[in-house]
Parts: sequence; structure tokens; C-alpha cells
Amino acid sequence: MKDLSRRQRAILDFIEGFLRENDYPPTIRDIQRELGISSTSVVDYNLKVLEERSLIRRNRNISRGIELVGRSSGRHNIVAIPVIGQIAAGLPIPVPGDLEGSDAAETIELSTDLLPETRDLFALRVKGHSMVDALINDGDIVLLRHQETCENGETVAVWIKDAKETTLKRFYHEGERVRLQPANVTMEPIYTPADNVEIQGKLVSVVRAVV
Amino acid sequence: MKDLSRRQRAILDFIEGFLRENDYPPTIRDIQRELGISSTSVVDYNLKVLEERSLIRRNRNISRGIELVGRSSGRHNIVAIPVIGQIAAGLPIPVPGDLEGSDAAETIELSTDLLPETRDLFALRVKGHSMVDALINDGDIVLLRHQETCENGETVAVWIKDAKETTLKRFYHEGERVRLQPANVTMEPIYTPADNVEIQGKLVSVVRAVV
DNA sequence: TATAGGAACGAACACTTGTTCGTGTCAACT
DNA sequence: AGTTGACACGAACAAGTGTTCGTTCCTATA
Repeated sequence: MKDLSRRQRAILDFIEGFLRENDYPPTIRDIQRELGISSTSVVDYNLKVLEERSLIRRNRNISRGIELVGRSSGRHNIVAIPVIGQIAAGLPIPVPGDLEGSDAAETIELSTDLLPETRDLFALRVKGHSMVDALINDGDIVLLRHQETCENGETVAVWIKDAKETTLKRFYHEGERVRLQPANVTMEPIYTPADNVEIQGKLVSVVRAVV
Repeated sequence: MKDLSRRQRAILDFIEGFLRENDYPPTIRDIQRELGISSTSVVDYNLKVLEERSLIRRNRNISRGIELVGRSSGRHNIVAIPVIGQIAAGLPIPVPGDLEGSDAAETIELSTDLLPETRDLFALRVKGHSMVDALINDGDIVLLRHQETCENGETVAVWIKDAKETTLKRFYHEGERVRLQPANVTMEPIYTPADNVEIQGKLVSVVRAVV
């Protein structure tokens, strides 16, 4: 494939920047003015070239109908997940009261390609070192999906009633009892009666920002 | 603040959805058609109301000049970081050859509020369990900033020459030797001569998508 | 030198889109 | 009944914007 001309690259860059700034695409005349091109038809000509190489998509009969195909600055599949509290060994985890309250205190934004699905998600900040056996550190953010049951082998946040603590383990039904298996393969599982645990949510992702 | 009328809420919802679909804002007539409103001036009237409550921003003299203020579907501070390879105990990590090659194989998108800064970043997928002492699991993605020196206490990817392996540890200069401290507090540090290590990059973040 | 095609030019044209204005409806209040 | 204000209507207008077309410039190739 032939290289883009300098002008075509400049147009592409401008569109990208414009979209980043403005939330709406530029017009042909915006491009013309910015690049000092004397005619709109030149812009149109070059846009057609860009379109043929499917670097952009153009929506005819529509003003400002330019979309970036590479979408590196276009629309993202981003979800904002509310960080509704903390999770620590000795505390029950907060209940996702108003998942829809979009103006919550804090949110974490993740692209959906990291997430199998995005419904019923909430996030908690980990306090303390009680979950190092799940390879989760103090200060990490865990993403959970709210659910009260789970399949064997899923990692879930469970409240252990008699010990009065929350933990993150792989969960296995084994008849009358359950096995809670640490993610860290070198550590031993916990066995406890099935009615001694309450599943709080399923672990979906862990994000650690290193200071 | 008074409630929005049903019509105003419908308009707001439509704009939001349209923006999610289309990469460009709707026109007044798009809104009119969708909501079955008989006149563009009604839409204009209601948009003015929405604007007064600063739920949207309107760019006059510009077609499709509607921007959402809540920006829940607006522009995000998202960076796409290239996943340039794998990191494993026995292998040197790949060098970020062409960081600018935007059409690389895979990228991971993160919002910048998780990242102190976004320059020189690259990502590696972790293979194997050799980094559990840094609370990093097989399959995790580590974000590194390319640098060859570091401050005491920073977690860095180091190549240990005589052992011929890569590891992620907190790094401390201690005179002639260096101390490599696992993140897991229960594990012992490694001491080795300073000229036996090569710093590959500084750990910035860890992302784990749980299957 | 002649020719062809890529790239650019300028202007006119037509469609798209926001704005305005006079009017109408309806409920709440005086 | 009269008044007011929020909301809606329809139509005409004006500005914004994409498209088209004839033309020119330039370089490569025969």
C-alpha cells in the first residue's frame, strides 16, 4: 500500500486531534482552514483517498459525518465502575446500594475488553494484607460482580460467618462442605460447612496501581 | 432543581445513545424524528432548558454542536498501551522497539487516572508463576515504564545476569550490592552485586482479568 | 514534445441544519 | 373571566456544510 501524502497524514492527524478536543467531528472547512488549503474540494479529494484506505469512514448526506476507523481517539468501550468502599479481612463488604448513582464518590474506568461482561459490577479498594494468598495486595482495587451463588472453581468474595471475615478464594462445593482454595498454589485450602459461608460476589478483575 | 420533563429526559437519553452509536452528535432534526416531535423549535426549546441546567453544552453556529456535560459517553483520558510480548522468569523481556507503531498486535486501554504518567509505557503478559512473590499471577498484564535506572524502593523489572532470569522486585542500592525485595512481605530479599543486574523498566501497574 | 494521471484550485450549487417568530394549548393562579 | 408562564406547533429563513465541475499545475512516461 502506497504511503499517505504529507497532506493526507496531516488531515488524519487533525481529525484525530479535533475529535479529542471537541466531541464532534470537524467539517471539511474546518480542515481546510486549519491546514491552509485553498479549496474544500481538495479536502474532499483527500478524504476520499483516506476513505478508500478505510482509515476513516464518511457518512454521506450528513454534516460532520467523519468517523475514524482506527478509533484510537474515537469512541471506546469504556465502563465506569463505582468504587463503593473497602474490603478488608475483618469487615463485611459494602453492599452495592445504588449501582446507578453515576455521580458516586469514585469510579474506575476500564475498557470492556478486559471484562467478560459489565453488568452488576462494583469495585472495592483492598485494605490490609489479608488477601496476599489470592495475590492481592494492600491498595489494590478488586472488581466484583454482585451475585450470591457461583460455579465450582470461580473466585468469589465470601463472608465466613463463624470467623467473621471476608476472603477471596476459589470456591468448590463438596457435598455438605465447601472448599476455599487460595489462588496461591503453595497454600492450603480451607474447608468449612456450606452454611457457614455467604457469597458476596465474583471476582472479575484486579487492578494495581504501583506507587 | 426542578425535575426534567419526560420529553427533556427522553432527549437527553437519545443524545447519549446516539453519541454511543455514532461518533458524532445528532442534529435537532434527528432528535425530532426519533421522538416524534412535530417541530424543530420544540427540540430547540427543550435543548435550551437542558443547556441552562448545564446538562449539555451547545456550540452555536455549528451543526451538531451538542456536547454532553456529564460526558459519561464523552471523551475519556484513555491511553492505549501496546502489549509487546511476554515476561517470564527465564527470558529477557522484549525491548519496546517501535512504541509508536499504533497498529501493533494488541493494546490495553487504561484510564490515565490509574497512571502517574503515560510516557514510555509498555505492557507485557506474564507467563508462569515465577512472580507470585510480587503478587503477580500467570496471565496478568504488567505495565512498565522503560527506564534503566531507578530510585530506591521502586519496583522494577530486573535482568539478573548470572541467574539469567527476569524478576520483578523492589530495588534498593546498598553500596556495592543491591537488595531485591519481594513485594510479598513474608519472603526474603535477594542480595547481589550491583553490576549483576540490569534494570529493564519500572513497574507502573498490574491488571488481572480473572477467567 | 506529447500525453496521462495525480493533486490542487476556485466557484457555484444544493442539501443539511440551527434559528426565529407568530401562534396555539393548557394548567395554575388572581 | 382574565392573566401568566411553561410547553408545543409549523413554517420560513439564514447560516453551515458537502458536492460537483471545469480548470490548472506538475511529474512521470512514451
